[in-house]
Amino acid sequence: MTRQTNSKRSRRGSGAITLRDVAKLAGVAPITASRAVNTPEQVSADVLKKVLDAVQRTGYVPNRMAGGLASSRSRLIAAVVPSTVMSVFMETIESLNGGLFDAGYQLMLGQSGYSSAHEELLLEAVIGRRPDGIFLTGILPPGKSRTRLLASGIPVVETWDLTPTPIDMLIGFSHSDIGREVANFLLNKGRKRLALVRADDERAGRRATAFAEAVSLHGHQNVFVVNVGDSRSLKSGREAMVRILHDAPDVDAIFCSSDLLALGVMTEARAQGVAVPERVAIVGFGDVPFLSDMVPSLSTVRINGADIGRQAARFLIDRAEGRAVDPRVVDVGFAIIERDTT
Amino acid sequence: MTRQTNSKRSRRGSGAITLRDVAKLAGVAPITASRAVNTPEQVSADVLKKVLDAVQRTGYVPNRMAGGLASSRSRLIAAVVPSTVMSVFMETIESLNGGLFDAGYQLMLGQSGYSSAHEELLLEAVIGRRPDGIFLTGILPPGKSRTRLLASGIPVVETWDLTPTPIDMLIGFSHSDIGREVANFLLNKGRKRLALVRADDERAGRRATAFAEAVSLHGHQNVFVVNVGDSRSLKSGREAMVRILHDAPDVDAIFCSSDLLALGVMTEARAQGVAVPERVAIVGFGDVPFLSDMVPSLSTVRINGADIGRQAARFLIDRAEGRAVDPRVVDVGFAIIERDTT
DNA sequence: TTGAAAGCGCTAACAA
DNA sequence: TTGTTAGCGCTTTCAA
Repeated sequence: MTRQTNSKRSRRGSGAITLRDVAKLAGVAPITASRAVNTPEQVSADVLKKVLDAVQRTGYVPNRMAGGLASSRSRLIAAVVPSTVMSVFMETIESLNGGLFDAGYQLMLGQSGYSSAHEELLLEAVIGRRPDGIFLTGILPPGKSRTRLLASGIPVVETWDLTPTPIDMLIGFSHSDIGREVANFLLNKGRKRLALVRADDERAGRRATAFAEAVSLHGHQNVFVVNVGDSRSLKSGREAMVRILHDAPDVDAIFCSSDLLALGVMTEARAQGVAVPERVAIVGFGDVPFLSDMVPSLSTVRINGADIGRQAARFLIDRAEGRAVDPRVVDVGFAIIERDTT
Repeated sequence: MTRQTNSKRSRRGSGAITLRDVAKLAGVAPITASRAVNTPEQVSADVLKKVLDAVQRTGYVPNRMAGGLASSRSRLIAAVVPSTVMSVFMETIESLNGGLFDAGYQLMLGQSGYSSAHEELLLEAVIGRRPDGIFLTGILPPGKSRTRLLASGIPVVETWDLTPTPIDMLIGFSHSDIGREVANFLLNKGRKRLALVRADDERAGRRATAFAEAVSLHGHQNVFVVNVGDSRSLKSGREAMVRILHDAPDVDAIFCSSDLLALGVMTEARAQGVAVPERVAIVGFGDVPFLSDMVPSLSTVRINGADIGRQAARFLIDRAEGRAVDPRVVDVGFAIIERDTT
């Protein structure tokens, strides 16, 4: 390989191989080299060969920042998740990322879930990259961030929830429906005294409300609620179960706002010799894969997270490439998976 | 707000507010507006106020693609992980991302772990973005990808392993040491017949080899090995335990290549009435948070993933800002956490 | 099918 | 402290 020391080169630039270098080597104009690389069908076989050859020889990798700037298309999609560790959302992110990659897009990952000041900064940072689309976990409440997003004109898909007022596109399911149906499911099994273990999270709150409503509609005693705050750990589940056993020992069914909390409840039940499901039935939320193989296996609410990611990728890519998306709202539903704990 | 219909504007561009617009509104030159936004200390109080005011009024968000192109600094860090779902690496990614965000950098996430052809494509896509640094999970074996990375000149930090030949920076620990020390730990507890349940993964392989060596060094019977292949699920752990109980019923200690596999082994043990730790001791790997609160709680090898992420962020940022990193190799070590299962 | 010119939105370099 | 100029590396637009 010949090393070209272009003495005219200024101190700017990264020094990497550019399309110019490739074009020069191939003996064509830069724009022709660009076409050969991006839209080979627009170029003669001869030119194509020469350019591809030059690409090989130089190890040229197109600079997507430059391309994005020139074309106003970054081929970047931003995803915002509240957390990544042990999170039900990662299944969605994984399938989203897969779909994007196959179509030549890349994923930027931002973590919200701290303060709202942080969220604003995050969104500003995201918009600064001029992504071709934004994936949001949850729906964005009215506020500065929402206004900014709207103003940016970037396609947005909100997920994991439903709302009559989406920013743009929406792929989710009804948390109220889940709360109601889980309550009915438990009541139909003859359970009389229901409890709820929930994290301090707005969506869990809506499931809880609908759950309580369904119970009172059946004329049953009030739901015993344990709010574990921000801590979604297994330990919180155990502590919640201690409270239930102490304060409401007649409880015979518990709906938890996450599978991990449910596992904690199960763990404490076993530790205290409380039979599951005989004395207490337990239902989780999220369908973390491995809980189906525990003994007893956990009944839970399954959300098809991979499907959400797949559809979100399709929506975002369609919009990025100028195609309309219709309908822009999809309810992916949910399923109550009955296993041993009920 | 007045809408400016600039009739001279061509059909190019995104139509968004640019630094020019802000500068014009503030009555200064674009570069001055740039300084006010990026290096406010270089600008008079009066100018600063006018520019910031104009930014507020217009809702200007700097275009980082343009900035990155002009300055050859993308403020983007790419991270490559094999998988995101239920993965021990996410703790690292989360702390990496946190550290980067606070310093004004953003994270691009790529998933390897498919074919090596996929990995090459991924790396090419990553390099195309001209990130200021690349975070790799694991070490990159010699090959086309490694050569490319080296040629790109982008700072790289490899993690979760040690090697005498890192690409650039390295933050990890010794898998051989872990295998050896876990074996010694178990042997010192009086265990005689050791087994290993492992996924088909090169690092797990090195732990396994060292484990077996330590055992034979003590003159004990060969280690009974179950390779669960690519499936790291709880179910595989259960199946592995079925095999052990059937083929090597005298096994009294099992080292698993992940906590989830260990949980599967525990689950099957309980299902079959095998006392843990009385008849069989179990050690996991990774220290997934919730397993410390299970009954029995799992003994495991703890890796401080958050620390790896934090240090990686520091390394990468230092290099991105032109500071040297020395030493470039850090061994973060590990800890054997003894809990109920041993 | 190929190319010349212009510019995407920003910042480095130099000058005042 | 502020501004002018000239790019960064690519693609759009228009012309041949």
